[in-house]
Amino acid sequence: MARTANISLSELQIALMRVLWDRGETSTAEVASVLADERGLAHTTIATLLTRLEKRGVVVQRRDGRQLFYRAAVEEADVRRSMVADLIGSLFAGDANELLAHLVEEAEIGPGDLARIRQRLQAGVENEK
Amino acid sequence: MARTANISLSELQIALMRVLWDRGETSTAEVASVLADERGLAHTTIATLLTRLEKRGVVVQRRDGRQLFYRAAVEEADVRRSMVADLIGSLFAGDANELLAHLVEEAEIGPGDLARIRQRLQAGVENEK
DNA sequence: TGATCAATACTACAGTCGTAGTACGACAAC
DNA sequence: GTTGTCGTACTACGACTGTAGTATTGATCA
Repeated sequence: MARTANISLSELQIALMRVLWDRGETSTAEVASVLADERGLAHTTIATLLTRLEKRGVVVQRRDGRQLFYRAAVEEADVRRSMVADLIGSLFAGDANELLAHLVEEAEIGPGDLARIRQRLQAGVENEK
Repeated sequence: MARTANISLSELQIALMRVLWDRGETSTAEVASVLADERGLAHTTIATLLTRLEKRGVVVQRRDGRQLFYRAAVEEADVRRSMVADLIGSLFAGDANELLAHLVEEAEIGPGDLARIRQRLQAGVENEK
């Protein structure tokens, strides 16, 4: 059983994590400069967010001199799994098909997309045999 | 353009709303009794949650004597739209197909499900013509 | 007509989040 | 050596959430 449950992150926290996911280990300064560009946040704000995430175990920190470097301790796939599952659980009666139906009804997904994904799926099934 | 944006609710808040979505206008007492059964919350807790949601405009209240009745001011579909869009935006690069791929990869969705939904989709497209 | 019950309103409190200022320590430049 | 500068640590603060107790007020029963 995966013990990696319950990772729910806010939009901003995900943006933070994305920097780490994309770049691997990254210094506070670098994360801060990316986020400062993207959303005009102060350097100290990012530092605060990172230490909070570290306390929560979502990232790990490494010290080098007086600089801190952070690395993601959870993978994006884990967060996706957890958050999608939460959403399906609370808003789609626990049934992923209802989410799929929603996507289709909201025209977020068209016929071509479905065909494509079905082929991919079939290929996967073949591989597993 | 739909002005019904930005409706993000917590799991508990959704559970509250579900009672209202299922039953239509409902007294505080009734909502409370459902939630008390489901999760052992105090009556006053539910009352607090409902007044907060009312202040936020997510539900509307009507007074009858000294009792309050609540009715959902947003539909479940609106909340789904908003929350799914948020999730796709922050965690799936804004691309619904990535969410679909995730669902398939995590085996939440099988080949049969896709076929079914595709047929439904095709029927819908016919209707629109 | 006074006691009790029920329902809401008000208040509280700890935890998290977004946001950032201030303080302090180390290193660089003069 | 004294002075910036850079980087982190600590502190703060308002908003929101989950949680619920207490106070108030209107209705009802004996």
